[in-house]
Amino acid sequence: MSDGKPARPTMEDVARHAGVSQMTVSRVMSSKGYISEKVRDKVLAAARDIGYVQNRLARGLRSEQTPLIAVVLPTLGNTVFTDVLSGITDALTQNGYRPVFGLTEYSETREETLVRDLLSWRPSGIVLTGLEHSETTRQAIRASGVRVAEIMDVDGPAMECAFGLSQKAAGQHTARHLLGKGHRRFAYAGSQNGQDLRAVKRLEGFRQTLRDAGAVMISEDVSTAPSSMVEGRRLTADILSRADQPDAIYYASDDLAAGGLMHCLSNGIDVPGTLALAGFNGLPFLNALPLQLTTVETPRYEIGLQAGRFLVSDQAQEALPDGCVDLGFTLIPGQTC
Amino acid sequence: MSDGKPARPTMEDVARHAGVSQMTVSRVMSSKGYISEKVRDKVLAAARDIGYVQNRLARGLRSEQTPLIAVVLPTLGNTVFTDVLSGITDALTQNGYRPVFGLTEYSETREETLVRDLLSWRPSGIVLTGLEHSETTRQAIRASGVRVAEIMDVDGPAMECAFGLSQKAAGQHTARHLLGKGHRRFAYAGSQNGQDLRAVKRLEGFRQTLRDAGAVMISEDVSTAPSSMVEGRRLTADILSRADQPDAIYYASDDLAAGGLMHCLSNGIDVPGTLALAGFNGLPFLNALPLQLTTVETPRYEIGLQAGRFLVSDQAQEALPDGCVDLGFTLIPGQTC
DNA sequence: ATAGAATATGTTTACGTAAACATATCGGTT
DNA sequence: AACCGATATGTTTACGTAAACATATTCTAT
Repeated sequence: MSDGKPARPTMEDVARHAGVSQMTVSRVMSSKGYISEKVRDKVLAAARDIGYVQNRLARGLRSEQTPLIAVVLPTLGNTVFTDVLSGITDALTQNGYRPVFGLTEYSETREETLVRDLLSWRPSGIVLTGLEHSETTRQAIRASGVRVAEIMDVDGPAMECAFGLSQKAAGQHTARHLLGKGHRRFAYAGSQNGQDLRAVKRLEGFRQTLRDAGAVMISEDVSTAPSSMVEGRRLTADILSRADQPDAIYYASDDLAAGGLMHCLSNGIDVPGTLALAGFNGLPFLNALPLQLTTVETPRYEIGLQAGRFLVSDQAQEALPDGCVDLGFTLIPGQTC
Repeated sequence: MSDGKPARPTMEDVARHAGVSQMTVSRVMSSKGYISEKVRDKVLAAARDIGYVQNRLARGLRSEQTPLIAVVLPTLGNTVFTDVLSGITDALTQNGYRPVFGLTEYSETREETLVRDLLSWRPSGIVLTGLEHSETTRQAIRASGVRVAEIMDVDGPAMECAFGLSQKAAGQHTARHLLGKGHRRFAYAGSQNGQDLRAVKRLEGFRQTLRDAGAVMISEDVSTAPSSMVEGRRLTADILSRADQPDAIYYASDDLAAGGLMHCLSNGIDVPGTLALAGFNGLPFLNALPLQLTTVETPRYEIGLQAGRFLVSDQAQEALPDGCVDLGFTLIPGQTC
């Protein structure tokens, strides 16, 4: 009665119990090929009896494919990405796939390592954030033959298919809105030390529209810390402490903008009279603020959902010429500009 | 020059290139056994040259272990769980492990299916949310021999080791605080139709303390919708529309509480004069509210981190007698009670 | 009745790796 | 000089599954 190892039952064990061959068990388990009702029931009963759990490693090894999708995100510390991950997960789960993921913390080197590592699981697809990737990363993915979905950004060529929104257009749109409200002297506040390339693209769009309209960007402050309200508050205080005062601040994210708004409320600064504020993302917590913040709402969950569906479907998505699916954005006017 | 399939290179290919045996390549790749500098370099160079990527499926199948940890969470729609997941991911990544996860949406049946499915990947550990699991789930896990970490709750016996906080104590603590402020007529507002068992335990602790103090719980409203500010606002309006008015509302979560606060502010209800409010979790967005909400802060990231570390370490955690590691909570007094 | 498909099962083999078990070479001790 | 352990590599085999290739056994149409 020694055991040491419980020795998990295999198809062979199930087969013996059910009085059939291992291959028949395999057919029942994967619902492939012809199986009679009687045998199917017998096999399933036997499997249940002895507590059989299939071995995906063996299955994947032999069949050369896995119901696994690799997901590469910068961080989970930002609602944006957990929303996207939520969408991806839902899409995958509905199709019997599972996400395996890793975080880059906005580092290209880590992305390389991570992609390589994730590919060792022989996933059938991979989700990457953004359109910018090192040649090493691209090569590894190309060589592996997995399907790729890039998310969040559609301003550029996709490896295969991208799902997101035009970050540049979002920046332009916000700028036009602020200009339309009569603002002329702008400041920008960002975080993450400019490693968030989507934020950089929004800023570029914003700048361009200002330039075209002859308005000025007084200052651009980018902290090294991750995006947070506290950071937004600090940045705002900083910006307003200088001689040259803006009449509007464009923030890289809603967190920062909300922090800015807090600073203004605490210091009796009239918003939007003296200072206008605009954020980005349309996070739900904005509804908890005393003033509705002007922001751009992004279809985060939808982006994840569609990217996930794309990877698990067999037919290619109908996309824009450059392989991008633009899911758009919505400017929420708000009361802060 | 036909290809069809790129045929990913194997250790055999690397071996041929480097002029060694496949086993030597295996030793280099897994850093096991003796390998001379010279051969190691040669093998690594060959691997790089031909773009070798190890096959984790084969490796896992043969070695009967994988650097995979299954993670079962109710949802990603709640910051609580994304924070925990963040901690888990960090702990795993630092040790060369990867999370594979699935969501239960608070359904016990889905948990069963999910656990079964995740175990088919032969992970070396699994993270479960809460201490309540069906016998089927327990049995499947026991039979698989994987290590288990249960998170969020320590009010009960753990399968192996639990990391979290006493939800009951948190409820009691909040009740005592409210009672201490002179409140006597309470209402409770929850969501998720009571499927969040941690919230139920908090409520039980809360009720018990009220009972002991001779205070009354006027009403308990639990909506079926997931927790959100909008829902909290609706629930609050509902509660206050009745004849019997409470002087304090205990919410199952900060989202709900924040919604309640919004309702009060919009309707000129004096907080905490007329009505006191208390939430749970200590979410960062509370700092964006005009009034600091009274809440209980939970060490979510830390819980994930420790649970993850526990699963990837080889020695057992030193824990409380019942296998629980209580990471505590902090009551944030705030201005709403 | 009988060919020919559709249905239902079995046998053999390979997926890529590492464990188990050799074997060979070296440096140091006696 | 003979021996031993540490170092370094090779050979064989098995992990659990499904693809490829049989082989029965039914149906169905003529």
